[in-house]
Amino acid sequence: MSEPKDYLGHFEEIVLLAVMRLAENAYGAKIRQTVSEATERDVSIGAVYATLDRLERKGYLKSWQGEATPERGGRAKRYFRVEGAGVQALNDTNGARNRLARGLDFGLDVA
Amino acid sequence: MSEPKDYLGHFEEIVLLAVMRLAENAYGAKIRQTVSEATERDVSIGAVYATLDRLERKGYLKSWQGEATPERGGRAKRYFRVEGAGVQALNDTNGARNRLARGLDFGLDVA
DNA sequence: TTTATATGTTCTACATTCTAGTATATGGAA
DNA sequence: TTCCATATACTAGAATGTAGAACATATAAA
Repeated sequence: MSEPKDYLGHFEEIVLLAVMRLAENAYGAKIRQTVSEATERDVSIGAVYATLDRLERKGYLKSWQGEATPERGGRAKRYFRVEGAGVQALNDTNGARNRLARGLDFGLDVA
Repeated sequence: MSEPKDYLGHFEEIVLLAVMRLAENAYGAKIRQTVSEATERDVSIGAVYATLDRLERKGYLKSWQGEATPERGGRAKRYFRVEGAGVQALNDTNGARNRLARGLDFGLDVA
């Protein structure tokens, strides 16, 4: 019953959370923007897609083709959704961290 | 006023937390054990030292020579302590994650 | 009916981090 | 003086992080 858990890298975790948060609206460009805001950093679009692709390959999320933006047109969007295994990985990653951080007082905002 | 923040890798974060938690007793072998328990995984000692060295190079922690184990002897320990910059990095890393996870309901244990 | 432009994705390459494994050092005990 | 337990240092390859340029395409404008 105890497979060695699978942990996410830092950026993988951030991207996966962004996809979750964006829900119905999770596609590359938007994900990039969300990640950029949360990290307060410029994040290249290539970095985001490379990570999305890896996460999909691992079965943590799934993607499918959508439509282009109605008004302005342009290339069609590729939407993403987090799969159960992704939620699991998110929880495992968080679990290990929490076991260590629990009770530690260094101003960690947990809110 | 806003330097681009510096984020920790997954394992770096884990190791840094372990050093904090171990306080006066933070040296390689013990850190490895603590990390191994928290992650429920076999962690090689080489992985731990490589990460400790990197963290020290970045100024996130500091190390100094201690004594050998009184009873059994053996090589002297190298103790580690987290520096202010390390706490800062821990908080920044956590901050970005929290901005994304806040309000998201997927069973994340925050306790 | 071309051309421009905004929107969005794919590809490629390199840097950094992760990780295991092996070698090395050293103090006390036999 | 050899052995053993305790610990750290080194090396190399795999995985992850990251940027940038190239490519694709639907509408609007000329």
